[in-house]
Amino acid sequence: MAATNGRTRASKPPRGAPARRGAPAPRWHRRKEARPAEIIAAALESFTEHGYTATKLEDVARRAGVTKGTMYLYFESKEALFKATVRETVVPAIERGEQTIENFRGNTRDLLATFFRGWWGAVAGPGSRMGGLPKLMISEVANFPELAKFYHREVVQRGRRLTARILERGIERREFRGVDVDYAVRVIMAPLILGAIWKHSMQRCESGPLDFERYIGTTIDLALNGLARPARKEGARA
Amino acid sequence: MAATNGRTRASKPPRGAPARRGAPAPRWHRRKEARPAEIIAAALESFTEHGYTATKLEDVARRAGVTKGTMYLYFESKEALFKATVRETVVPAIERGEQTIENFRGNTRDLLATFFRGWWGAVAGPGSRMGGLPKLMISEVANFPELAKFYHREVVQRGRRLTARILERGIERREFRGVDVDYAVRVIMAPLILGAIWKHSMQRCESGPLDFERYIGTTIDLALNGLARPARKEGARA
Amino acid sequence: MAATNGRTRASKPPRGAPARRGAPAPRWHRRKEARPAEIIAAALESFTEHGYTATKLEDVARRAGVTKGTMYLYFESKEALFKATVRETVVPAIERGEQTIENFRGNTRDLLATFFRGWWGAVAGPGSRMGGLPKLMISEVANFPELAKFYHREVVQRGRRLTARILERGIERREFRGVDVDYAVRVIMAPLILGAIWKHSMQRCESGPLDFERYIGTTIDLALNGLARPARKEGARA
Amino acid sequence: MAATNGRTRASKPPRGAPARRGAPAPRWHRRKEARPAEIIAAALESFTEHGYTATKLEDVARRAGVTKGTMYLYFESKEALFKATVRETVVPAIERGEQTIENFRGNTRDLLATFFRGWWGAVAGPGSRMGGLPKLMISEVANFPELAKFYHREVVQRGRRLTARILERGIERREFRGVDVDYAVRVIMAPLILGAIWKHSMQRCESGPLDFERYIGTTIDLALNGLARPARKEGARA
DNA sequence: GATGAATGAGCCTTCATTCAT
DNA sequence: GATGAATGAAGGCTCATTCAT
Repeated sequence: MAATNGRTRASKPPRGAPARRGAPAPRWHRRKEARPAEIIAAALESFTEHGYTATKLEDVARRAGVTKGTMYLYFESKEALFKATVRETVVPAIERGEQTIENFRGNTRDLLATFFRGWWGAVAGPGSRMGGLPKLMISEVANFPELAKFYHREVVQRGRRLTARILERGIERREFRGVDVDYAVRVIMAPLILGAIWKHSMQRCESGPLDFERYIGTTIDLALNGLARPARKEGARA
Repeated sequence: MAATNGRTRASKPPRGAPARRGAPAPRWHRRKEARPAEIIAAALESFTEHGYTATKLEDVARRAGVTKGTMYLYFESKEALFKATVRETVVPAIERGEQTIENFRGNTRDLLATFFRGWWGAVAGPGSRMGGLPKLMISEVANFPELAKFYHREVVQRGRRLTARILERGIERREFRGVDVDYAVRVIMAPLILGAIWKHSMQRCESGPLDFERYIGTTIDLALNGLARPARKEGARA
Repeated sequence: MAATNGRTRASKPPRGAPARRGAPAPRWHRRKEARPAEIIAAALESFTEHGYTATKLEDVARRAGVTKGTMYLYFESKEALFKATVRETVVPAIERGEQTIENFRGNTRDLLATFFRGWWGAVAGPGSRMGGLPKLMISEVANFPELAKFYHREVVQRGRRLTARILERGIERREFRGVDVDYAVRVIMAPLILGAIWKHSMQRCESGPLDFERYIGTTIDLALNGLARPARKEGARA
Repeated sequence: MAATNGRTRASKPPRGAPARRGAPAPRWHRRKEARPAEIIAAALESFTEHGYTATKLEDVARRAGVTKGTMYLYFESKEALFKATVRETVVPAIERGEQTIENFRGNTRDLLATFFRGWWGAVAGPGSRMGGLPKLMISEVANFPELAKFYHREVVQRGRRLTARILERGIERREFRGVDVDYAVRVIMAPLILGAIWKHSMQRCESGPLDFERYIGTTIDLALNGLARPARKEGARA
């Protein structure tokens, strides 16, 4: 009870080594501007690594270099932080993605290759901000239906539409053979998406690191060959 | 999870009313042996749907038609249940998988198609026991490193080896062109694996259901074309 | 993280003196029936003493002889417990209260005295269940508006109506002089209510205990005299 | 969103723009002295409304037009603020109270009426500073025993002594009949005290506002009649 | 003097686990 | 074997308090 418990408080042990001369290393700094981004970065890592429920706010805080309480200055709740993490990470990524293609000149094979490499770089490249998202979303759809819907609309569908446009362009220009575009899109993108997921999960069980160049190279190679028109002489191939 | 859980509660078993007197009620006896499997089935669903941490033992119990306490008669802990769930689900699947190929006669294109269809049926087919595993494992690698290692060794690597053998067979027999087998295996299998993952996650955000036949058909079509040897006359594309 | 944290659990210290021979005093008993009432009794004390916010659920639990977790088997939340405490305590009291008067025969002075004594006994008597309520409600109206409304309707207004009926009876029968009944009711009941409040608050600052008999005696004496009709001869002070 | 929250902020003081050069801006200087009183006024409202524990310092600060940090320039802690609030509010009230009576000339009935009206005005009148105190103290006695003792000594006992003196004067002068003064004091004052408490609590559940004049009128009427000497002719009813 | 970002102890609540029945 | 009441450690969140600016 307030008035009753002498509130010992014990004058806080000076904890950090006072050490050196004079400068006692301030316990914290004011970083109002930078905080949210730092916290989101830390949160993305933790959520990706452990999943939503298994992530402890205190761990995120530690990673971000703050304490539990500080988190609540910037995010209303764990759930709010989660949603912000997804949205903030996704939005810039989408925008970058769509510009790659807009005004591409050249043949469609090169366009596809360029697009895939661009995407792969964004998702699996070093320092990629958003690489962990696909894994994260896949793990938490059931728990965050609305957020999942948002992700599906803003990322999945937009990604598919882009790829579909490329396939259609290739088919129109007779660079690619005719295929079931809707499903081909899913199939052709699968290695990219699974690659990103893998990097943030099973990859750690692999004996060696993944050779990103070889992976994207093989992906493009197989895709382009898979879409290539049959040689004239062959005729058949029914 | 969050504010979402509908808790369907599934019409509480009529507990009392044990069928007249004297009736031998044989179903009761069979239970003792069936229990572990029933619990594991329930657990697989829950774990797949919500993830490890967000799964409540009591919910699993309810789904399995038992009470919390009973779970501990069969599994030492939540963690033990999780591991058993993964192992029990995976092992039979692997074994079935490997036999498909052993003594296949015929051309490699058909072998690949058969293998893929078999796998797809096992993973995404109706009533598939193990479909949720890939998603589950991917979500929990960081939390269960040893289990992940087990899964990687017993499922991932074995799957890759099988597929690699098929590619090699095709290349040797000059049905397929030469490719970077190690990576081609990853790329070619990606649609299958991601498909299974998707079915248990993002799929619920899609407007319509996935057409399984179209999906596997397109996958095989693109894979076979991707691996096909270039037509002689073409020469180009070196 | 689940699989990672060795879960030390430290084999639980045997805490309670194992003492005597053999019987290790079970750590808890099944009391499903009795629990809610026990908890509510403990809660009423704590809430009355410290107020809602300052009451720690763990303290209530200790008083009730259970642990924190157990509280949640019976009450959904602290707030739910609070509301249940008020309602459960109030309802029986109301019912008892109203029967006192229904079929009273005799003069109204005696009726008033009987009613007041009955009430006072219920509220301030030894072993009174509900004595703390008035203080509690008064302290928490602002924080629990709906509950307050309930209390006002079920206790305050009903109490006033009863008393009003007595005054009216007395006036009709010319035992009491004419007064502003609505307000006289409030005034005449004040010593009873404040007495109950006092008993659970300021009383502890008083040097000696309150003489309940003297208090209720004086209250009735002053009320009856206050309501008495002026003697005829006096004329004055009409 | 945490970082987003409405924060009404009450027209942010124009901090910069210090009124031309040279302009003396006297309002700013007056503040320093006024602050403690402003804070105490705000605190009294909050404490009265929500109770000690449920009162958030930040809310008090906002009400007082300052920020959290500033509170600590004037009060050592929440507890210190609470105690100051009670003491500062109470002391002037007491002093005013006692002077009313000192040199009253006239009959005791009028004295009592005057005293009651004075008190009631101070406690329940419009703009009354101290009206919320009784409720507040009653709610927090258990949590602040020493403060309660102070209040009991300085307010309760002094109030009783004043009233007792009036009763004794009336009895001596044969204006009042003989009564158990110690307890009559408690009973006769109850409507005043409970009225003040009520105004700051249950009153908000009432359908209409309290008619202060009617309430104090009825209180005085009943008190005076309760204390009135029986008419001579009656004889009986000793 | 004033501010408000940052802190961390404390409390409510959940849920894996135990164990008397 | 089965049950479910009871437990208690752990984690989300709040808010009194501090202190660099």
